[in-house]
Amino acid sequence: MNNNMKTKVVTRFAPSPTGYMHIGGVRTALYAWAYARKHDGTFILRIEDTDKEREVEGSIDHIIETLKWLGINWDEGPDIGGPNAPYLQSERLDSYKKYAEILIEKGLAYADPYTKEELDGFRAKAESEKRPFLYRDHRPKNPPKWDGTMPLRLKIVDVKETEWVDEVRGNLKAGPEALDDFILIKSDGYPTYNLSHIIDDFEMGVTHIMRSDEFISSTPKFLALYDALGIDRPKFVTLPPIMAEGGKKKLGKRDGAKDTLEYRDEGYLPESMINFLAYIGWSPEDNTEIFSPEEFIGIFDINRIHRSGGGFNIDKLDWINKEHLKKMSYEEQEEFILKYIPDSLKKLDGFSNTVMHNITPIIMERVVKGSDIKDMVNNGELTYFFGKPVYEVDQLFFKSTKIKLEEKYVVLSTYIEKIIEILESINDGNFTKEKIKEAIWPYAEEVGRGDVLWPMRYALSGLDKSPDPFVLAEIFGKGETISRLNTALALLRK
RNA sequence: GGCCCUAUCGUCUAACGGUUAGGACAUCGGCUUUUCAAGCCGGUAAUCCGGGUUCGAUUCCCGGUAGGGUCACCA
Repeated sequence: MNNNMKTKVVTRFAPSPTGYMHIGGVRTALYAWAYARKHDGTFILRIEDTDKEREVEGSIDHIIETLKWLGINWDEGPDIGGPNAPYLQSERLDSYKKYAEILIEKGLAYADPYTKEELDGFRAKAESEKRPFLYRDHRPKNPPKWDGTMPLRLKIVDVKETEWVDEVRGNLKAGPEALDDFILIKSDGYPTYNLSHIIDDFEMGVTHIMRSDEFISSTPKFLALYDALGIDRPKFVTLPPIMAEGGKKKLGKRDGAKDTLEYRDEGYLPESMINFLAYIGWSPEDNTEIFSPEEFIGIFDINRIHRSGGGFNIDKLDWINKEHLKKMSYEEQEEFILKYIPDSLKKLDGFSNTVMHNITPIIMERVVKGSDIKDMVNNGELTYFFGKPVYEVDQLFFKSTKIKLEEKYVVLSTYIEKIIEILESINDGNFTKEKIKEAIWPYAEEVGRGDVLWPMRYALSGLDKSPDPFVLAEIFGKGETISRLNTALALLRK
């Protein structure tokens, strides 16, 4: 059954296919994955599809896509199989039934004869009396033989306070109210989570269960089932909750938690997401802020998982993403940018790999995520690199203070003529931003920096904000730079 | 309401009884400066409250308060 060596770590991520994955689920998967990887263990992806009502078509693929994007890989799972297949709970019903029969034989499980209405009545009564609802208060004296059409419940024989050890929270306890005759198998024949996850974890040899803290309350029930089945319990690793941004509520789909893939679509890097999520609920010993997934595996430690919850903060994610973008190689950065440049831009005559190469640093210093590049494209902040800018003549005077209105065209023409003259005097081989600045600067100082640099900026970019005009001039080269200045000049003379 | 968990700057966090309570993000100010960014330097800012234990509590204990979770034929 389970021949794993005791020292071999086995963890799992076991989502239910009820839609997309929000970052809370990702964080759980991340810790389980990192722990297995760190200890050369096994990481299993298991799908808990025992609620056919809530199941959402396509969820499994979506979950797999999300994990793959993040680089969280598994050793056993529904798509790749493995020694403990199948990995869909809906295909493991025989297994659950087998253990259910054992419990019935032991006298530890019985059929629940009540209708839903009767149960609701009990529940409403308990609530109105401000007591917790406990099924065992209504335990039938002579339950019918279980025929599979009624729910099967575990019989709690020893109602007592429960104590256990959690790898993160330490010693935990719960009062007897936490123990109740919960449902093992539903009337539709599918097991509840309570039964199925315990059987699966046992059969798959799972050594550490990572899950968030909403399960603390039901742990006494799980423990009662482990005992009833006579199987060893794994280690429990309770993760702190992730709170929704700005609020104090636990992050959840109901409150609009985003699909993790939306972050991909907005242009965040998977390693940024991992870095960011790792830091909500855990921190490294030396307070390193930026780390790669591989580095995370190296420094991850269950002992440093927090007890208290943390909130989602988009500013921090932006910063982390920026840091990861900076760490990429030049080639990777170009590739990253190219993904967000639309075809319409790539078709322009001036588009070339050389230009892309040259403007990469300009783009990268202005961007924290991929969608910022899209915004730059939409704002026209990149178009002029690949095609001629479109001018509005009055824009050339932007922020020009010294020139008198009635003579502005004449004066500006003089400035631009002079700029062209200076640029002409620079050798082709020396047409660098440093040399250009060196050549133009004295003149700019003489007549006023703004009055020289603004028209130059505008002539080159067609925009009132752009990178340094000297940088632009170098990128365009001497010929194109002078050509653009001449175009602006012709406009002024009209 | 019962039971359970949690509690350090606005946010993410560090400090395994002794620190001027540290870092990061955000924010504010300055530098740079030809715009937008980027960059650099600096500032503001926290131990929830009350008891106890101790020579000494952010740290340990108790109580309160606040927040979270749970009390499903959901996981």
